[in-house]
Amino acid sequence: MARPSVKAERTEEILIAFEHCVALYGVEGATLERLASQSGLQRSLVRHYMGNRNELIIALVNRFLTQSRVSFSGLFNYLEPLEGDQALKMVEMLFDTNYMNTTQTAVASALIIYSGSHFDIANLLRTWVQDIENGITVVLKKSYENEPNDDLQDIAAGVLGIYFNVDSLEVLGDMGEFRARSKRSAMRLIKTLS
Amino acid sequence: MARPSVKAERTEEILIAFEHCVALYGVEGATLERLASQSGLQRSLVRHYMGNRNELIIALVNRFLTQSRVSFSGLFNYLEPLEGDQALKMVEMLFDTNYMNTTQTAVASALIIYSGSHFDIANLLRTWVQDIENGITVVLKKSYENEPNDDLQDIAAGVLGIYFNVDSLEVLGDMGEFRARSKRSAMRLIKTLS
DNA sequence: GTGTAAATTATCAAATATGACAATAAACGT
DNA sequence: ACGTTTATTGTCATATTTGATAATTTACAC
Repeated sequence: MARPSVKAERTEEILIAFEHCVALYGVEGATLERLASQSGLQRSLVRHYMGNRNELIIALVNRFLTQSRVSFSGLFNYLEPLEGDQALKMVEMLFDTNYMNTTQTAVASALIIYSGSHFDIANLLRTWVQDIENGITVVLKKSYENEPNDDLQDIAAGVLGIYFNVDSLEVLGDMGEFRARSKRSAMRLIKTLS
Repeated sequence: MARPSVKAERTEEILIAFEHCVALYGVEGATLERLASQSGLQRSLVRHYMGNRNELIIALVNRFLTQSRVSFSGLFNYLEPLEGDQALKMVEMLFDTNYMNTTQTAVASALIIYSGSHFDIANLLRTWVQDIENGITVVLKKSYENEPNDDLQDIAAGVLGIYFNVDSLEVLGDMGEFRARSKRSAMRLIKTLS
């Protein structure tokens, strides 16, 4: 009936570009101008599709959360049918296959800082962390079902911490050694269960 | 000979206020206006004492690095003469006595993001991390001098990761449980040495 | 080709951020 | 009281950022 809509593609383009900006400059440093030049689209277009700056941020948060959840449940589903020690396999996946890419990780860090002045987002991220923690606990439970739940949860928090940390430090560059050490530490932590 | 200088005090005030701004809004979001209102000083005064925005940021980085180093070497020096397991005591200190305060931690996170577009700062922070990692390794070495160095370094990376992570997530609020679990995980990790 | 809905471009005003520097006020020694 | 140095305030121009909306162009159906 009329010109075909490219809303879906544009939305995607814009959000991807915005992710890059947020990753590089933080939420408050990701100006619409930078977004425009990053995406190659005019600022007016960004506004047309995404609304004002605040709506854009909300869209980014939702995108990040759903993407991350999809990504993690993908990991958990992949592990599900595996035989052998799923927990160790999980660590392999997390630390070796740069599971979250660098921009995703940087976005997470930027959003966490942003949470300091936006409590609604802080709540979203807190449950996001808890969900991942629970997911890890479930995986551990499968491999070590005789261990007390408290111990499994402790170790889940530890593995998650080691993993999050090394990923967020990745931007400093030259983190190969530290990543390897972090991985071995996570492994060692899990092996305290068997 | 003339009006007494308050440069030292003002500089301190300004940097403290700037820390708060950076912690809340990130480096790029910490505008001179916000700094002015946060510190109660006029923007002209900030410029008078600290120069332009870039010099201010450099001053903040230096302040953060020296403060953090002082703080950590203070910890290590405190542990030095102790009898008993210094490593476990160290974990106690790190996780219980909110060792770095929340703004310091948030500043660290903000600077790490900032590193993504400022490689000189990235280098500074990378050696900063390495120094802390090495410090932890030394403490571990004292308690477990028979263990191979590689294992000690691995565990140092793990403990550091767990600690950094929980501190940077503190801003999300309501992290008591997660902190406790993180601490127990760090403890458990160290106990794999004995 | 004409209508139509969507994409794209073009502008405008307002708010905010920064840099630079002039002008004034205050505290001290003499 | 006076000169000197520093603190403090005031002001201006400029650049950046954002919000809002009008004007134009494009692609499709008929």
